[in-house]
Amino acid sequence: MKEFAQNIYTILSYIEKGSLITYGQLASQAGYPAHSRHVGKILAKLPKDTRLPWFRVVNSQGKISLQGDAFIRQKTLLEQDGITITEQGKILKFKQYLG
DNA sequence: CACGTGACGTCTA
DNA sequence: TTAGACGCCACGT
Repeated sequence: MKEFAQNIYTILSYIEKGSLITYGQLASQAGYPAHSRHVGKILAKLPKDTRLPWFRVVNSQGKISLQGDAFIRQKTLLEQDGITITEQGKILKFKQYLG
């Protein structure tokens, strides 16, 4: 399971500005397609000063899964990437940012 | 060992 | 399109 986390970090480091990935895609690309739920747990353990673009990870519906303050932080960071998000956390033109 | 939980995903009505 | 039911699985209690 440690390797799973490492793969997550590696894959995440390759996500460029203006690009997004879902929890499921991360899990699959890391070699564990059934562990989508664990991606969130792993990301939650990242130090708040990490340089990894954790905010470019959203759910398969193209919406932010975080709540409260965390939601605001992710929304703000994504907007700095030039991505538009609704008050509901819905990412406009979501699919165009995948890949 | 059983049970609840969670930054999720897919299927169905 | 949306909401609810299920499936999934490492982890803490």
